[in-house]
Amino acid sequence: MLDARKKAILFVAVQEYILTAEPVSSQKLVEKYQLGVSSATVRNELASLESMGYLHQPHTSAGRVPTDIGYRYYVDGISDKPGLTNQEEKAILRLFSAIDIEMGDLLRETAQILSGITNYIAVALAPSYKRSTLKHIDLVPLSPKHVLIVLITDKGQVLKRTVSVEPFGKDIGDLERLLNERLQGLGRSEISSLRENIDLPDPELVHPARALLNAILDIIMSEDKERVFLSGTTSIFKQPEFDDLERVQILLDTLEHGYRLMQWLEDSARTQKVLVRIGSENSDEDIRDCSVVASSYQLDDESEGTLGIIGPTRMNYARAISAVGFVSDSLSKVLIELRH
Amino acid sequence: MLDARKKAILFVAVQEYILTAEPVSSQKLVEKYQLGVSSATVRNELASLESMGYLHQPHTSAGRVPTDIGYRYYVDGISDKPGLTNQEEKAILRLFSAIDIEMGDLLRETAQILSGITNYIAVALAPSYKRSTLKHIDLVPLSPKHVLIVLITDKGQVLKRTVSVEPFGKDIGDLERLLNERLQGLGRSEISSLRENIDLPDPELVHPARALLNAILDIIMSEDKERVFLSGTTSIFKQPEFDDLERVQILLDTLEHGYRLMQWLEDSARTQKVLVRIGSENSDEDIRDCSVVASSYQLDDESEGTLGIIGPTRMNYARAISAVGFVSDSLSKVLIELRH
DNA sequence: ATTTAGCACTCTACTTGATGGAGTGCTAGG
DNA sequence: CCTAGCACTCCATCAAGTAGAGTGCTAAAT
Repeated sequence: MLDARKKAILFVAVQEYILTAEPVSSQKLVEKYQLGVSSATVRNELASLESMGYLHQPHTSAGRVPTDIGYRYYVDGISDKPGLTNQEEKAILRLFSAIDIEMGDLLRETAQILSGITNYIAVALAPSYKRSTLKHIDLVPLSPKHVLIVLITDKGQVLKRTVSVEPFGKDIGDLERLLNERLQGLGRSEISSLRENIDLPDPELVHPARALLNAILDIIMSEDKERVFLSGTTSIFKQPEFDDLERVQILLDTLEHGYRLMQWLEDSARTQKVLVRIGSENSDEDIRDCSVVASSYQLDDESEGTLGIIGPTRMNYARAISAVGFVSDSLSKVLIELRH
Repeated sequence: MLDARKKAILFVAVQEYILTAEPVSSQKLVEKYQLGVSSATVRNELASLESMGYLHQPHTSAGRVPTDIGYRYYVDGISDKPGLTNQEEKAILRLFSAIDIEMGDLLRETAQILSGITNYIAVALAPSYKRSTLKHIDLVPLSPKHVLIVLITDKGQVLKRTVSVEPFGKDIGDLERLLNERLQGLGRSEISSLRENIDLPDPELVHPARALLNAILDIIMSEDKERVFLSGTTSIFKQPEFDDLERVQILLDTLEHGYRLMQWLEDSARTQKVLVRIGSENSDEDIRDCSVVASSYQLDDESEGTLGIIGPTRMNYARAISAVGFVSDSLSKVLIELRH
């Protein structure tokens, strides 16, 4: 592989570029970091590193810029370095302690925290709720014809929707009690199978009960759409590489749709603690010049979600990795505490 | 005032500038619009309009650009012009019919619709909830130590928060029933005054009841913060006048805080159907080069909210006014239908 | 009295060419 | 194997020049 000096030079070169966003020259390196050799030697090494594919030269008389491979080497070498100060970690914890713990709000704010400390775009994905079960149903009449359905699941989500129903004689409280009795603890598929053959004591309730059951099922099924929480899409412009408006526009449009994003992250974060994908390592065209740092968090024993950030390949990886890891851990802790 | 020809020329000049975002020349006007006079005549008129303050010339050999006064004159003249096609209106209605009618979601999506059709930043403000009353309280135990409180108000909002409580012997259902009994139909101030001197049948309930009551009050009081819904902050970059990143950054930062925004809009929209504030007509420094189009919508007999858009002074006013008006009406209709 | 053709004038945006400097690669000597 | 030195390359910047867009004004036309 690389000898010690090449490695050291590559490291400081990447570090310097991450700091300044300017191609780094041999001179700058020797005067800023104590390399113990002259700029000429560094030049030779840089040329060598370039031929190995770690660096790239925009033009003949310019400094060097890391390639994706160069970043990769750098990232693999710094995975243990602390990127956050103690104070920052404390501040994050403080933020977490102030959040409400309802699932949606929690993730929304988590994404905000993450984008706030990194200045990159942050994403939080709720776990797949396919296996969650109904904990409580609430029917609130808003008008003679409208009922607000509030569903609470064992994972702590609150799902709600207003539906219009035909007025019926009985008290809606009866229906609420009945539905709670029958549906509590059931998952998607079970509710689905109940839909047609629910037996009711009172024939007058059959019609409205069925209507509500359909609505409830619909709420549970459609709720996968609300799994993506984005934040920091406006602060991303602080990064110099995103001065090209059109490029950013494309990126943001892609993100807003969110579908692919879920894949980018979910495929990734399963395996390792914090996963880093640099530039062309991403399978998706639209983020070939971005890096993704992702991690999964634990919701409970059986299910996990994903969160991460998206930024330029010239990213402060040490900080980004620490931030994602720490936020992910903190989130897991909050969630675990909630269920104990 | 202005004679017929000046008026016509000013109108097409503004129109052309809105379309192209380029200073308009006398030639362009005569060849594009049938003015029936030569470019020289138009030039004279333009010079005259400039001296009256309706137009402005960036430099001697450039075309003309409308001033805020020019825009104002234009806007006052087109207030009846239809800015949306029938198809677009139908599309909007379709979108509305698909939205869930819970207040928060409704406003979030309304803002999205508005920014989607105008490509400007859209804002929706929920009505002040100061006078809303509690309709229903839901206590859902998530763990032995955590309770999810869900509040539903007569205006159809769903407020929720998780709180930790000391475990206590009694069934939480009792407490829920009790709180519902005592608090239903009460407003902020009444609940507040109940806080200390609530009398309970069971002394064992006093402690947890008081804790929950405090939490409930806190939820109701803090919920003013959640009144601002922003959308379209990323699509604003499609407008050529926002190519200056720094300026946009400032604008967005201001908007994210949202406080002032509420004033900008709320002061405005009370009086007229759709209110337009152009550039320097805005009292706030930070949006001196933006225009605001706002309207209020009806929640019920006693309260109303506000929605609107913020864009460059070079705005498609006809379209913007129509869009804001139509969306506002649609929203009011949905809300009224909900309560009948 | 108003409109218009014609023209000189102004200002900008763009191109071109020249210059300085940053940074490299290479060579020869330590 | 390292390094001092130097020639070379390429970029960024600036000045000067040019083309063109658009105006304002004047004098003729209606």
